[in-house]
Amino acid sequence: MPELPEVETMRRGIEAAQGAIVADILAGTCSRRPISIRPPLPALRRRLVGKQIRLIHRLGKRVVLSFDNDRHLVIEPRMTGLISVGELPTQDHLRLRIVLSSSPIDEILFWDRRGLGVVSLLDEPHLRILREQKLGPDALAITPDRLREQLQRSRRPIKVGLLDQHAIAGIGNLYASEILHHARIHPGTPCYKITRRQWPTIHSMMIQVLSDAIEHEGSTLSDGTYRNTLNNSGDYQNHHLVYDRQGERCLTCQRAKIERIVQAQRSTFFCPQCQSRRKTSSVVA
DNA sequence: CATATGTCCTGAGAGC
DNA sequence: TGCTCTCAGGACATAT
Repeated sequence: MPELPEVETMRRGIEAAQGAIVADILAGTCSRRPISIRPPLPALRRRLVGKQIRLIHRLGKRVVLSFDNDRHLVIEPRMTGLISVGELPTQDHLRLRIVLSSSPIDEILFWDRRGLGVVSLLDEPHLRILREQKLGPDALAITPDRLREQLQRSRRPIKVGLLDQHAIAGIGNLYASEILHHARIHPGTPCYKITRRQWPTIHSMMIQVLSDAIEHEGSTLSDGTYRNTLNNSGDYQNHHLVYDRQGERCLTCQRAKIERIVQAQRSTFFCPQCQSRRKTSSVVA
């Protein structure tokens, strides 16, 4: 679930640890099969204990801690992973502890209920490959023209295209539906049929939705899994216009009911009236 | 090359 | 009430 806004909220929650020294790295208390840690814990500890965190940044849906030995710890929450500085949703499922010194934050915790998350230490060339080859431009940094160039030749539906991290990094299932509703574009529209006028609309709605969601510290869905680093819920779920609202009245047109369809094995939500296939898009005021 | 599908995982909720 | 079943979707491996 964590997408760009949730991951950015996690990053901001540990940003104050820039400059800190790693005192130790410990396994969590979770008794289940550990999450994927590369290299395994003893080697990770040898490489990072005593090193300084120079920069805490974000690559798409990943948080990256960059150290003074040119190594980069990439934290991928995937479905249910969380970065915390203390309180946890439950005591179970704590997967990794990074103990710090010379820092206002005592430790950075990685908690992951389903254990699909991945933590990996990359050297400079591998980080470069991740940034420049595996991931497209960040959704908050991409230009409108580049967004169009990345997707305009694809035959896939626009909703599926927006989820392709090779094309554009950071958008996940929830925000793809919200962005297309704000842009008033039907999620099933093939990318190559999106018009010249529609691409800048998608771009500006994308920036608006993601920025608003960051201000609200992300979306905590009904399962309550997502939390910020202080174990507080996000607030953007209260601003969703379509996600998980199937059968409910559209908040934009006040008339049609929100529909749910499945695209690429994932739920998509949209308003059949506001996001009609036929109508040329016009921006929600 | 582009696109589609299967897989990993846990726990909430549905249905009986 | 308690059991079984389905589903949620991140990224990647494999298939077409």
